[in-house]
Amino acid sequence: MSPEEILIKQTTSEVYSIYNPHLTAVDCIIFGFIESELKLLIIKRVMDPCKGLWSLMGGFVKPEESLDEAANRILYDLTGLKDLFMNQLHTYGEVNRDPGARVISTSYYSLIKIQDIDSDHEMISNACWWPISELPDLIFDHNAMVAKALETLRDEAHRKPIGFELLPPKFTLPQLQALYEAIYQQKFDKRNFRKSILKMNLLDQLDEKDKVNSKKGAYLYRFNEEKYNELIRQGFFFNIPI
Amino acid sequence: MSPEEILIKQTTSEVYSIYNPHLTAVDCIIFGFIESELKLLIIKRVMDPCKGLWSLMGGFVKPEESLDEAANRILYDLTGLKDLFMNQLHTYGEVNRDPGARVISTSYYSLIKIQDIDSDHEMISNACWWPISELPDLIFDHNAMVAKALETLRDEAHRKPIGFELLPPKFTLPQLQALYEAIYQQKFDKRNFRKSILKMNLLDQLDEKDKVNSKKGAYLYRFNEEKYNELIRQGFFFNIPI
DNA sequence: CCAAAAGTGTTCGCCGTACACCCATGA
DNA sequence: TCATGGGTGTACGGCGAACACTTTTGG
Repeated sequence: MSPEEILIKQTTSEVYSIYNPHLTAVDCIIFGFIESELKLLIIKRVMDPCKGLWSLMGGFVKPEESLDEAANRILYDLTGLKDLFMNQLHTYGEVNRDPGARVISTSYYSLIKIQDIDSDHEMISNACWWPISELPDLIFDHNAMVAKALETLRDEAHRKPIGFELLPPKFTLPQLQALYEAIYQQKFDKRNFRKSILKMNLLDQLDEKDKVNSKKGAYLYRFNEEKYNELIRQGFFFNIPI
Repeated sequence: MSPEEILIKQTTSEVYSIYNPHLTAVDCIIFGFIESELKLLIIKRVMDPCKGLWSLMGGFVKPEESLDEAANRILYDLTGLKDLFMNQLHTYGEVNRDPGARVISTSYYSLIKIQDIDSDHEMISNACWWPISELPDLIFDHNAMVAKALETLRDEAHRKPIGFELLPPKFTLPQLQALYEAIYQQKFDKRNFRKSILKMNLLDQLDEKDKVNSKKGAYLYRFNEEKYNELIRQGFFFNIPI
């Protein structure tokens, strides 16, 4: 630190010190897709207040980490996964939102491939995937956080290729359609759906078929991220009409 | 507070007390529209660090107020205006974003009718409206905050009727078009623009004309919020093709 | 051979886009 | 009367929406 910076630091910690600091936390809204349903990962809270009640996975921000780092750490602690799709959503700052103390909490939402989770991972045993359509009561304002996350997911999934974050690298078109139907809670026409997806030229059809759901089998596809980035550079916009 | 709540409070302040609190702030990105230009209200910072440099209007969150309340208070202190359009945008939590201390700051953006400002208001004399196309360097990460706010404004202005927040209650269609052209930094076809706006049936044409900009005069219109709410209830979506 | 899921084309109407001329009026 | 900004209509192409039958194959 340069002498000037030290000077500033001293001057200003005095100035800033008349203000009250607040506990600062992060809560993670974790979506997964399995059995044709959109699910949310929640845990039984292990500390008071509200110990034993359902809660989002959260934690306090440490002095040496940024908000984003805190969110990633918390997600990693729960799932053992790194470098996931993760976006900051909203910061909740009502004075009494947490009965234990004044805590200002920032929510993040992430989309994960359930298949990637190491089920031996420590904390995951306290956790549970719930269908979003039948969530239990969560502590504090966590239900509101989830509602906002869902709203955002619905706002984004048809304008950005984020749905693929919820599927394995190889997937079938019926699977992809089921995902969108789960997100938007409505049925889509098979032909129109395939047309609008394939028209974008972002999926590479593989030679393999997935015969889990039918005798005929459905072709596997892979999302081509290079093509996507190239198209974006040319002013293209991802779009699935909803 | 009930006995149980006190008990919880005691138990949990112990639990929570092992975590470090952080200074928590709010910064306001304030847009206005005047002289056919989109402008941003910024101030000369009055405290160290970076005293005298250009900055967004901001302040620390007080123990007894929510984040939203803090943002509204700060906007009120600067402009003397209440109940403005104001949305939370993003929370900035990099460890060293503020050289004075670790401060986690939440940005809010608001749209105001410049005409409403009481120019005698105390703090406004330190402030200045800058065209967004030629902003100076701002302190900390404030330029990034503005960039994100602009992105959000552009994302929302053609899908929600928020543009009207920047205009006086009575406005002409050429004015409205100039606003959209300022937001999106591109020209639109007069006929198509009028068609897409009027088709929605949200504007009431008045009998008055505004002759400020032409000899012929342009009809004044008023945004009809009741009609809008009614249409929304019926599943309507505001839309101006961009 | 049959049940169950995968895959495939066409038609229609609307909306987004491009485009050029007349109108009203104060100076 | 003329310069200036305000106001108006039409034609075309593409996209979203609706819609039904054939194909494959394991059991």
